[in-house]
Amino acid sequence: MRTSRNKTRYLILGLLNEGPLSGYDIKKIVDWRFSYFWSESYGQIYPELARLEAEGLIGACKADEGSRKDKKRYQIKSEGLIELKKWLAEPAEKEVVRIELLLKLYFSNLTAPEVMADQVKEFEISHKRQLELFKQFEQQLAETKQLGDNHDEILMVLSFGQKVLVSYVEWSRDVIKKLEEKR
Amino acid sequence: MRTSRNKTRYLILGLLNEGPLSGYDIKKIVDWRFSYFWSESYGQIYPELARLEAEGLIGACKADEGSRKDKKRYQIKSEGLIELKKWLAEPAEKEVVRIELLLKLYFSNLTAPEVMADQVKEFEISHKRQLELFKQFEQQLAETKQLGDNHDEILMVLSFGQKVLVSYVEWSRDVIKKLEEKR
DNA sequence: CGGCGCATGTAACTTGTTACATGATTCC
DNA sequence: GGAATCATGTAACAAGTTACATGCGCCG
Repeated sequence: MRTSRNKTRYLILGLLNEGPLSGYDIKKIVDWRFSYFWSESYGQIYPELARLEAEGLIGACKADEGSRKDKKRYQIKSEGLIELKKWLAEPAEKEVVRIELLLKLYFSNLTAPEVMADQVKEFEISHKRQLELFKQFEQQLAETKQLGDNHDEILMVLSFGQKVLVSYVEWSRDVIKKLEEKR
Repeated sequence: MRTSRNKTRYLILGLLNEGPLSGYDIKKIVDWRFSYFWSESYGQIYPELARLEAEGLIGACKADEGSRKDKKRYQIKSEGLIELKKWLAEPAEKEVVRIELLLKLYFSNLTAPEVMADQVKEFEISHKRQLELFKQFEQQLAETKQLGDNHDEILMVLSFGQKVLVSYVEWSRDVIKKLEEKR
């Protein structure tokens, strides 16, 4: 019991607390700015938006002028804010990590080292790409630093991404080298 | 299409390739030695063992002498080894990360800094604990280094855990300090 | 007017967790 | 004999992905 789960709710509430957004917008934000620590699919976002609206935690609001009329934007209601704050006070659940690459590497004495090296290279590239995205966001943030509201908190989250992503890339390089020496 | 998934299969095959094991044994190994990059529940392991046996990729074998008679151990068959090797050659899927703590931290301007600091402390403790487990395994490995078969590969996986876990703990300390300064 | 990106949504499915039931064995 | 741990299993549920359907609006 007492398993909170359904974090999509809180992601939505958290983002909506900074301003009105559509489901599409939310997906984009997660993919761009949160990609190194979070992910969502439309199949989660749209139904959750509907549920939150039905529960009265968020409400539909007018589409932006200058944007298409079929775009549905939502804004947070006071009930939603209460729910969000409640979640913030609860302890975070232990995250589940599953890194397939490491599982493969663990058993990879059954394959040629170059096969594994290719996979680690792919891993490196993918995380370098994330690091790029990440730096773009960092820069974007530096340019628009007026929104000091949760500026400090965002910087802490960014420092996590920075540190971990760099670790991933460094580790990849080491391992690729070792695997290539094995050939 | 062509989404491989169902990694539990390969975890089981990989472990069984090093020797016969029961479902219970597998769970233990994952919790102890793989905990920083993998997890499984009994609800995944037992049905998958049954499926693998039905498909003829693994076979039941006699319980260890000196152990309880109701313990079911399995061993890998040549068909299973082929399947395992096939998976190793396929590119690894991009891992999905979801760190609830970071999501909270991102939105935590809505809470008192000490509430958040407590959560980060919990995060730190939990990863320190993992680091401990990890070091135990490392030592255990050093003692029994005769099984040189996939020794190099294991060391690479360990170096990942070492690096990332230390990053997590360092980051936690930084953030806790910053949050405490905010009070 | 065709294609692309924007935008919303859902149904079918897979994956994974939890809670529970059951019973053996060991150790005090 | 009671508690802890070993051990296997499953049913109900929750979570998450994928593939698809649909249509708007802009640009060339």
